[in-house]
Amino acid sequence: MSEKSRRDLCDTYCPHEDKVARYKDRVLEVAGLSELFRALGDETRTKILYLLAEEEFCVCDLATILDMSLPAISHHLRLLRTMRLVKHRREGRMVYYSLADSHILELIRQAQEHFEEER
Amino acid sequence: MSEKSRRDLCDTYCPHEDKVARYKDRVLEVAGLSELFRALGDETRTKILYLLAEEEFCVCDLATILDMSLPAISHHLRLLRTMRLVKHRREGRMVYYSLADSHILELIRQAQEHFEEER
DNA sequence: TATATATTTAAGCAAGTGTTTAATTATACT
DNA sequence: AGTATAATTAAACACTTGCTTAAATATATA
Repeated sequence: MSEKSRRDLCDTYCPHEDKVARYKDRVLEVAGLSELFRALGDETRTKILYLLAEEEFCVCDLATILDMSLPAISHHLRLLRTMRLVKHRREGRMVYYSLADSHILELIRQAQEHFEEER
Repeated sequence: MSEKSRRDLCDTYCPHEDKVARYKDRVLEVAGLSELFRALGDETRTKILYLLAEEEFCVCDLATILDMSLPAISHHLRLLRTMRLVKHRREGRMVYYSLADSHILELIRQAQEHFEEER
């Protein structure tokens, strides 16, 4: 957006120029965080991570538990792998996945807390 | 997916039937959580929540800080409102938004921690 | 080496998401 | 009342996402 049109948004009182200037840089701190949340923003992936927090599973187990096709699960696992949220080890024909670290489980727990207070 | 095709996924070793049966119900616990994460899974919304965690802002302030149009911001605020993540109060022509509760800020903090350890 | 199986990859498609522009609503001021 | 302004809503569009089917890899076994 241009400087011009931005100023046009609110002519009189708003924007509270001091505030605005102060915070323009601050927001950069959270840039990129949403990528992590987006990974969790799919029910299948949340479930996968939740499961992997308990123990390791092969792709086929996950597909069966979540009632989805192998390619679909594999697709999600690839995304989670790219984001380094899960790790995998091969054992013969099968590939076992597990959580890369426990931060994610903490995120899920936190979200659950929020949810429980909603009611 | 049908029972048939599901069984076809892995014929021999997999699925580990006991595991699978045990976890099929467990995953229901996180159903719905992804909705919350999806709300955070957009950079604009994460930024909005991050800002509102500091102090209240009118729609126009947010639009200016985030360099976006009013309708775009309003659109995101509506979603956050529907999810009860933010609350608002009217003061004259302006509407001021603030965080509905602090759980969300905790989520953001947690995510930031995860991010910092990545490097 | 040939066949079977667990997983991954690729291509195509339907559905969802975020933005824009234009029109509408709500409040304030003259 | 009439005009101006902050915010919301609606419609349209481009873009992304997640699934499906089909083909390709990788490992194990006969």
